[in-house]
Amino acid sequence: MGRTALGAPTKKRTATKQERQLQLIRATIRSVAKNGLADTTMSTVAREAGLSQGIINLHFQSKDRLLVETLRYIADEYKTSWEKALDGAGPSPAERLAALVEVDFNMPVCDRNKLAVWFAFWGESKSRPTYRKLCATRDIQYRKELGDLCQLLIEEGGYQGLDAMVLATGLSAMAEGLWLDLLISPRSLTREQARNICLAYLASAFPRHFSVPPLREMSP
Amino acid sequence: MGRTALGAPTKKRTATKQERQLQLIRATIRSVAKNGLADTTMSTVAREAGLSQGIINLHFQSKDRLLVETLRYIADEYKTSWEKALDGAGPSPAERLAALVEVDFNMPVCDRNKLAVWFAFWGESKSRPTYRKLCATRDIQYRKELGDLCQLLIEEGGYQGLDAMVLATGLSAMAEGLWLDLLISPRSLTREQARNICLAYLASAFPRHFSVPPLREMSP
DNA sequence: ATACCAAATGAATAATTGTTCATTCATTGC
DNA sequence: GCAATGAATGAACAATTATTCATTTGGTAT
Repeated sequence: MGRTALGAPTKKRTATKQERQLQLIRATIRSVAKNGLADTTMSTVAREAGLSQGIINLHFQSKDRLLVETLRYIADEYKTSWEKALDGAGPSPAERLAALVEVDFNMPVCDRNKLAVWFAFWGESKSRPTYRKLCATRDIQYRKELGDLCQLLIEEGGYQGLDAMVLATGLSAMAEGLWLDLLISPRSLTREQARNICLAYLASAFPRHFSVPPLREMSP
Repeated sequence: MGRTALGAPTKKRTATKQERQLQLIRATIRSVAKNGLADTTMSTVAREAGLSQGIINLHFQSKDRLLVETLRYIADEYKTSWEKALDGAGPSPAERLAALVEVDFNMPVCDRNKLAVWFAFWGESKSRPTYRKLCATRDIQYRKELGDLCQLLIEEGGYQGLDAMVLATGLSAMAEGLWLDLLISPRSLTREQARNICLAYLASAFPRHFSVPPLREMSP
């Protein structure tokens, strides 16, 4: 019924609702990256998915819902990614912080198409409460996790004069700002360099727990 | 000729081209902030400006040009603001760095409507080379200035193991990320707090030149 | 094979959009 | 005052858009 015995997605002409919806969301991400949100139409998404005109209304009822579900998909993937990274990381706050930074600058999160989608929705978020809530929730949850880890590290390391929430807010902001550089100047910054800039920040705040990362030449 | 003796803009029904264009650009900023870029139409802008339908094509030929000129206006204002701040700042690199940070979190730059416009254009920049070039140029010029000042400070203060360009890229990224927080969670972060987070970053990198700023309670 | 049903299609529709341009209006020089 | 100039208008137009739905297609159960 649309799936093989092993659960791999089939390539049948008629797929399950879940498969089609995912296919359409992926097509939306590509279309927003390629055409911009303003020029993303039902046509461009359907064409990108290799399907017909009416397919989106069939699965998402409206364009609005498609866009909201696309944002929700990226936000969910982000959260799942760092939760999984924490599961796989060691127990020390420093290791866990480094693991979170790693997520921000690796696939599948740090995909240039997805970065374009994030910025597109951020740009609309002031006028669309639904977008803003989804974006703010992601931010708050992630910063809460960063803040808790920073707090543990401050206590564990006996650091003086550091505020966990200030560091967490700064780190998460830095990561988002570096995403912008990766988006608009991809040739002047690699994902590894971006990650190292965040690690250098952690090294300056927690010198006894992080060492200055290898700083390869930054391009001019 | 369209201006009083004191140079204040007149409210005549027919204004000079320059005045009308500025009026329309300001209306565009409000419309993008209020409706989003995707829902900003010739109608919404004209209505926001209190003028008629055809007025934009009269002054900007096309919608595309209006949007590009709006981006250019904001980018120019940004550059002018920090150049002026440098003119008014003391000679020491530390003072000059602090002055640049100040610009990012004060009017007229750190206006929530303008932040929404920045993010809207960033979101479209992957698909529109014109936008991307304007955005990248602003970023590069600003970061160059930050980098030069960091370099001076590193030499002057004898700091070891610091890379000027890494610090500059991190600082400018952090400022942009904090703009996002101010845009989507304005109630959880004030402009002063955002500025202090940047100053705390500078204090951790340059402890002999910056002191930890007063960290008022961060809201939960 | 056959019949059935859900999935997918794509032409048609109604609404919206950017742009044009003939007309109206206000200001300025004579 | 009176043309003359050009700025501003807003109705009209062509193009594009999201959405609908009658029809076709493909897979499944009988």
